[in-house]
Amino acid sequence: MAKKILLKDIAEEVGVSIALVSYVLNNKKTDKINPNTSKKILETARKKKYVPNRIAQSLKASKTFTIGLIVADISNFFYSYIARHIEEEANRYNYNVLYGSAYEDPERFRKILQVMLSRQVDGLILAIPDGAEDCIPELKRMKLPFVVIDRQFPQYKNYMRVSLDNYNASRKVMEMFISKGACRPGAIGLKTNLSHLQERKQGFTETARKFLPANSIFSYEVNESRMETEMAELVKKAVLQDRVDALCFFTNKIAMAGLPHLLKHKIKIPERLQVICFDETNAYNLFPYPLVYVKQPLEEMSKLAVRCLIDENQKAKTGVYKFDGELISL
Amino acid sequence: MAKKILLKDIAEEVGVSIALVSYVLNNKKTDKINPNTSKKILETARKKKYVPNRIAQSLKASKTFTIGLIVADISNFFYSYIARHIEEEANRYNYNVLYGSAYEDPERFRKILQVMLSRQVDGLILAIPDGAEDCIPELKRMKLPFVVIDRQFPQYKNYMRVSLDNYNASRKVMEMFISKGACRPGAIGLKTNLSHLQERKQGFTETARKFLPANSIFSYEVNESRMETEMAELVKKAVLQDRVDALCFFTNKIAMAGLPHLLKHKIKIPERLQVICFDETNAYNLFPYPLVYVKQPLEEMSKLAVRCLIDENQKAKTGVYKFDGELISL
DNA sequence: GACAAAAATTTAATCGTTTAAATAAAACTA
DNA sequence: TAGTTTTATTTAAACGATTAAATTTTTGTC
Repeated sequence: MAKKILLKDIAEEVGVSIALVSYVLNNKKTDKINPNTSKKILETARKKKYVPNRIAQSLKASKTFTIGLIVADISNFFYSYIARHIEEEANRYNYNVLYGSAYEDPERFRKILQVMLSRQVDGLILAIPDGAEDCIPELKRMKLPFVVIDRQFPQYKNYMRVSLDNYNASRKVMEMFISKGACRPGAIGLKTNLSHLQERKQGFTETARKFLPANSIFSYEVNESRMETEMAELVKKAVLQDRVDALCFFTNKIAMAGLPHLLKHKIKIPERLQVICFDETNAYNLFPYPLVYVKQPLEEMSKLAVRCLIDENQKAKTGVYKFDGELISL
Repeated sequence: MAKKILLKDIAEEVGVSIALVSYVLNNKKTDKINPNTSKKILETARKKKYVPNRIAQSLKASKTFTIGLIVADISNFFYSYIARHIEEEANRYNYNVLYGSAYEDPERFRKILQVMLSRQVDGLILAIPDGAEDCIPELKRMKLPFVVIDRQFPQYKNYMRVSLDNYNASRKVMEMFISKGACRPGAIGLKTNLSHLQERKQGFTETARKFLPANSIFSYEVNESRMETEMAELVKKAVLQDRVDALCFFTNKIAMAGLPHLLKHKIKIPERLQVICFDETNAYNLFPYPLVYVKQPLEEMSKLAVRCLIDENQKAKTGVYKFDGELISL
């Protein structure tokens, strides 16, 4: 590293104190500074390409202008899209984003969280994995602002969260299935305790029960870690054995794993099988049959999450936001 | 924010100096510290959940253990996948990743770069947009370690870069087209000066010329910003008007925009049209026809980029790495 | 029990800023 | 021309850690 230009260097060159340089560059005390001195300082700073050391500033101010973002997996479209909008909104407030992927591993999550705390982030946006939810009371005790996205943990109250209204979204899914004549609807979810996925399942099943007998409603679950291998069997069971005539994939990852098998079995969509997927991705455009998907307003949700941390007006509010999913037909 | 625990707090509780607490917690001078004192300090630190302030450490050490990553767009699968592996590898060395998206805008890129410099990142991994390449000599002058990924700028020498061997990858694409009987091959690229895309075009065209007359080789270009709208026309022109019998999409984004139009026109693939796309994505699995794609070894490339910045052994080397693309048939 | 050596701990400077308070210089007042 | 204001600038402490050097305490030796 070449020597960096410090306030000291500018001060020496101009022949004034470091403090004065700082005042000028920060536009403080402007009324009491000799315009000539001011001009000289400004010029020298530009000439030497002075870049303030944010680390020193952060230490002094006890504020880093950094938001920590922990997602499950940044290479998952769902989270990378969120990350994009979080960064955009954060930038608007001159904040930056430090990010980490926990891969649904609570231990990893805790470790990343610890690192973010040690780096003095001003706030956190978290997709908490199953088993790491005890960070919620802990963070509250520390009074560090945080927002939980995507997920929620009903055992804890009074924490900020931004998520889809999952129950209602699933209800809409089922209602569309029914309205188009489904008699044996099914859904594929994840083996997990995460309540947002439980809610999707509940909304789906409970709505179905209003219209159909219990033995013609189907529900399947795959292991997050063995999705690729289990999916082949599961789709076969659902479509060929249980003969479901409507199938919902509860996450985009499940959809991406499941849809190819529908292709393989040459299932006619939507005549033989209606399909609805959660989450939006342009990958669906490569699928040769009409798909329906649940669009989450990710951009708004992401931006709101950032504002919950940064914006004083927003902060004041209660901080529990549920967004409506929208069914989009391709 | 609740009051944070500092070394001072531990020192006061145990009744020793701050320095001693620091020595103990950092395992320095271990041989000269009273084991009893040491134990007391360690216990108190744990009891009070002391978390060292990395900002203060960074200031003192002039080292932040942070890598800055600037990509075009984190929500583009190509970059989010890279980001994932960069983060993983960085974590292995106890580094964290500060990231930014420049959206191919040189101004935005410069601004983000400036912020990263002010945040004293220890190194940078950059996908530099067309028009911002003058950062290369500048960063070299500053002697801040940086690695350029994906792209390259032949007008500059002696900077670290990790990328695909684009010329060769395109050559392979064309050779496969030819070997399968293509007579009128075409490719869709981007209107850009970025040399890695120029190389893809060159490799493609120059290889084609060895086998075919110039008037049966086709090349198209879309505007990055108007891809969706232009693509409809372009595909129609290529496939229906120019009647190409082999089509290469030079980036995954172009492929994602172009493939749906092939579906729309019910083009028979590969009988009527062979298709090869750059980059890997599981979205291709939703496409009902056999696709071939150029797989870049993104994981290795990402990890190497990180090691170029961090690893002393790696650093010593020349720092120009070209990776081979691999044709994968789905 | 005096002195040296070894062990244990503390002092104080430092990293690069910010900023309240002190001071110096210039301008005004009577 | 001394005193007061106003303007301009500097001093010094602080942020929270690290660490070389200094100091104190303990132990060992003859």
